[in-house]
Formats: sequence, structure tokens, C-alpha cells
Amino acid sequence: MDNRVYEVQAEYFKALSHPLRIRIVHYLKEGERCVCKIVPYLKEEQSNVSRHLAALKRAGILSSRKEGVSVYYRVQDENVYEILDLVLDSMKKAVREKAVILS
Amino acid sequence: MDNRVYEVQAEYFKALSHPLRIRIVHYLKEGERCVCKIVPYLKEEQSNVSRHLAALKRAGILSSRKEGVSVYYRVQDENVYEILDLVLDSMKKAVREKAVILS
DNA sequence: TGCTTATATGATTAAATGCTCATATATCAT
DNA sequence: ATGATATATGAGCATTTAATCATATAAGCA
Repeated sequence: MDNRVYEVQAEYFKALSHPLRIRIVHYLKEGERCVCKIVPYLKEEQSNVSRHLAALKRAGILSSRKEGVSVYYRVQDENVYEILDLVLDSMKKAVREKAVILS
Repeated sequence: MDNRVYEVQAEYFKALSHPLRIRIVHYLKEGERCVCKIVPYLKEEQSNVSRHLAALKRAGILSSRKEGVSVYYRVQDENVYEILDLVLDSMKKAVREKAVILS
């Protein structure tokens, strides 16, 4: 396999490698939201949220549209939820296995 | 959802957010391998590879066993392949969609 | 036009990451 | 015990990432 594949793949993982970005993706599960809603929900600095949104957009996970002075972000890559679920399931399974070992 | 969930989840993604680590996971697909095989395969510094292996192990993705002077690493979390495949499929789909837009 | 609000971006700083070189540790063979 | 080999780890440095503050840009309103 062309090694560059691993590089682009790594970029995707990097985009999800921050808790705040994962929270954003979850928050957008039910549909698009205005930045003006996302920021107070996360209770983080507006500029910081803006950069995390930009990172997710760069990775192709989110997309955005402008409406007047507002910007609405939405999930572009719906597969992201399947990926997030798989990771969570996988980690839960690991914990269960460890629990068995310790019991 | 408890926000700490996003933190542990992010750790998993971080573990896969480097091309070399993804290559390692792929290399171990057919079974465990000795570090003495992994290093020349990757053509990277032994100490560097050692650290990447440690990172994957910390994340629960790999495990290792010692045999004499050698150490064998193997995939502990088999779900990782499903996750890697999903990400790749998802990215391919995005490219196809973009191609349609540009055509 | 000038004012206000929403969002993005530049600059700075602190912290984390990745790499390399050198060295430590462990095991095995002589 | 000595030496050789495999792997891990400490120290140092360069790069990247994240956060914050301040400011730029753009749209809408008076």
C-alpha cells in the first residue's frame, strides 16, 4: 500500500483526537447548528471553538454555510458516528476483559 | 454524557493519528511480530519505533510478550481494523463526492 | 455613514509530540 | 565474568498543537 494512504488516514484520526472536537461532532448529531449556539454549549472561548470547527471542516468531517452574519455547521461525513461508536465499543470491551482478568 | 468519555475516546484516536503507527498496526495484521522484524520493515530508528509501539500498547491497541531477548507485539484490539477500514471508506466516499461536484 | 454583533484570524505563549543520540537493562552465548 | 545483541528509556532539540487576547472582516441595523 502506498504509504501516503497512512498519512491521510492519520489526518482523519488527528481531527478526532481532541475531546472538544468529539463533543462538537456529537452536538451536531441532530442537525446543523449556528456557531452562536455551539459556543455557549461548549462553554469555551469563541476563538478556540472557531479553530476546532475549522479543523473538523478541514478534515471533511463538517461543512458550513453562512446565513447573514451567522455560520451554521453540520456533519458532512455521517460515517463519523459509526467510527465513534466503534471506538467506544472497542474500549468498553477492553475494560470488560481487564475486569475479568482482575476478578 | 460524562465529558470524560470524550477524553478517553480522544486518546484512542490520538494513538492512531500518526502514519507510522497505522503502518505498524497493518504490519501486525497477520499475527505477532518480533521488534527485530518490525524495525527493519519500517526502516526507522529503533528507538523511535520502540516509542510508537509503546504508544499503541498504552492505548490498548497492541500487547506484547517477551521471549528471551526478543519482544513480540501483536494486535490486542482486533476492532482496530474495522475502524481503519471505516475511516478509509469514509474518505474515499468524500473524494468521490468531490469528484462529482468538480465534473 | 456609523454602530453593533457574529465569526475568523494573527500573534504570543505554554505544553505536547516526535525524532535522534547516547545509554541503560536484560538475556544469551562463550 | 565478559561480550554481544535486543529493546527500552533519558536528555535535548525542533516542530506542532492548543489556548488566549486582541483585532480584522463581514453583515445587518439605526
